[in-house]
Amino acid sequence: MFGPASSRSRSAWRPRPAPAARPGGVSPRSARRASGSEVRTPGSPPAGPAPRPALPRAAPPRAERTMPQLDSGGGGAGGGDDLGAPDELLAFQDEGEEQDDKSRDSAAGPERDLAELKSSLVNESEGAAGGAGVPGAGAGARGEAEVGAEVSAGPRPAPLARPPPPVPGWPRPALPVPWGTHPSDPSCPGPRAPRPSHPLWISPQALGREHASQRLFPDKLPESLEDGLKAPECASGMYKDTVYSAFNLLMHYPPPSGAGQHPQPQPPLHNKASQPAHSVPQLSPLYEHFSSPHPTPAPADISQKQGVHRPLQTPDLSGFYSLTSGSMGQLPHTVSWPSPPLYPLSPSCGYRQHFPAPTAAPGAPYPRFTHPSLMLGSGVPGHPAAIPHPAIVPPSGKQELQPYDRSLKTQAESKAEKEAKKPTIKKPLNAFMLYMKEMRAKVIAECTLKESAAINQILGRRWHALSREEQAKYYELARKERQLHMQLYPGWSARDNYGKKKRRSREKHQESNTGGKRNAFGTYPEKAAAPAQFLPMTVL
DNA sequence: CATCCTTTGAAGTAG
DNA sequence: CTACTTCAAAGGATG
Repeated sequence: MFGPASSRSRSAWRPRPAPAARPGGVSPRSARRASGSEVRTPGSPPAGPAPRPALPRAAPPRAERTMPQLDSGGGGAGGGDDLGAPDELLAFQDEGEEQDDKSRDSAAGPERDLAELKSSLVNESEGAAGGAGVPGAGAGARGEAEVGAEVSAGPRPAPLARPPPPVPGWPRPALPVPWGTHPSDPSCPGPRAPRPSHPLWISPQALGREHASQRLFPDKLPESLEDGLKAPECASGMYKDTVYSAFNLLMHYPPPSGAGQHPQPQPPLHNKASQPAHSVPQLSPLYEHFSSPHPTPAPADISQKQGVHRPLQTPDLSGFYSLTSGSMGQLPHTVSWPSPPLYPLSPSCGYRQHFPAPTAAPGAPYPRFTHPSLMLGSGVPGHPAAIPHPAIVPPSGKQELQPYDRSLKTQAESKAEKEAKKPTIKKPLNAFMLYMKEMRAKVIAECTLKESAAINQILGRRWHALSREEQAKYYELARKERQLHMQLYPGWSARDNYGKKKRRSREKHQESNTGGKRNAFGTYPEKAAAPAQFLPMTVL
C-alpha cells in the first residue's frame, strides 16, 4: 500500500522529527535580508542576530505540537490512506500544553480581550516600552536576536518575547508590523514606508498582547468570540470560508488512480496550457467564473513571475461555487475530505457556509457555469485526465504558452533548451501557503494593502492566531496536497527545483563575497543548495 | 527585468 | 541526527 516506494514517498511522509523550525539559529533568509537592503539590524551583534525572530525556542520544536490533525489516521491502522499517516500528526501540542493554555487563558483574562488586543496589534507603531506587556510572558527571554534585529527604527525592547516555555513552540513570536499604519484603518498596516528608513514596528504593548492572545489559543474560545479573534489586524470576520476554498482545491484535482477512469493523470502533455497556479489553480477557473462579479479588487491574472494563471482571489470566497452532493461524492478516496468529526458537514464547519448558493453574491450576475475541467486549458476540454496538476508550470515561468504551441517549438530541440524548457513541477503548497493563498485577497481587501510582504506578515500573525482546529484544516489540506502531488508525480522531488530559484542570487553573493564564483557544486547546480558556510550569513 | 521582501512549512543537503 | 538552505505564493519595491 505504500505506493511507489520512491525515496520521496519515504521521506515525504515520514513524520518529520522536529522541524526545529529555524532553531534559534540564524535564519538564512534573515541573514540574507540582513545583508541585503534590510537596514533593520541596527546593532545586530556580529553573532548574527537573526533579523527574524530568532526564536529562542527554548521550547520544543514546533513539530512537537500535536498536530491538530484529524484523528482519522488514528494510527492509520486503517488502511485508507495510511498516507494520512502521522506525517503531520506530529504534535501540535500535548496535553500539558493544553492545560497550560487553559490556565493561561483564564489567567490572561477574558477572551474578549483577545479580539481587542489583536485588533490593536498592528495598530501601535513604534514603541518602545519595554515591553512585553505580557505578564508571564517571559518576554524577556527573547529580547535577543529578534529584538535587536527587528528593531530598526529604534531600540525595540524585546516585546516579542517568545511564548514562554510552557507553550513549547507554539505561537511564534510576534512579527514586526509591516510598514506604517493604514491611515484610515489603523488596524491595517498602512502604505509602505520607505523600507529601510521607516519601518514601523508594533508597539511592545501590542506585541505583548498579541503574544498573550496567541497563548490563549483562540480555538478554545466560544464561537461568539471567534469573529473578533479572527480579525486581528484588519477588518472582521475573515475566516469564514477558510477551509472551504482550500477544499475546493482538493476536490478539483484529477481523480487519482483509484478514483476513476483515468488512472494516472499525466500532467506533462499539455502543461503549457494556461495553468492555474499551483494548488489552487484549479480553483482559479471557478473563481473566474463564479466569483467576481466585481472583478475590481480581485487581481486575477497572469502571474508575471511565473506565468501561472492565478486564481482570481476575491475577498469573499464564499458563493463562488456551489458544491453539489454529487460532486462531493466524486471526491477521490485518497483525497477525500477529512472525516466528519473534524470537518463536519455542519454549518459551523461550513459546507453550507462555504458553498453557499450561487445567489450568495448579491447583485452579481450569475457567472456562467463551466465545469472546472473544462476550463483548465488542458487542451482536452472536459477530459479530466488531461488536466495537469497545477503544480506544473512552464519552465520559463512565463505563462504565454498556448495549449499547442508546444508543437511549434521546433527550435527547442537543443538539449539544453529542452531541459531548460522542461516544465517545472512545483512544490506542493504547505499549510501556511494554502492559508495565505486563501486569505490574501481578504487581507488585501480589508487592509487595502498590496504588498505581499506586508500581507504575509499579517497572514503570518493570523496564522498563529488561528485555532489549532483551523490550522489543522490547512495542515490536512496540505497533507492531501502532498499526497496528490505524490501520486501525480511519483518521481518528483523537491530537489528537482532546488537551486533554480536562488541560484542566481547565490551566485551573486558568492561572487561578491569571494570575488569569483564559488562553484562548490559546479556539476550539480540544481542541488547546489548553498551550504551554510557559503552564505553571507557568515559574513555578517 | 530580475530580485527582494515577508511569512510558514516541507523537504533537501551537508556535516 | 542536527543544522541549515531552498522553495512554494504573491505583488509592490528596488536596483
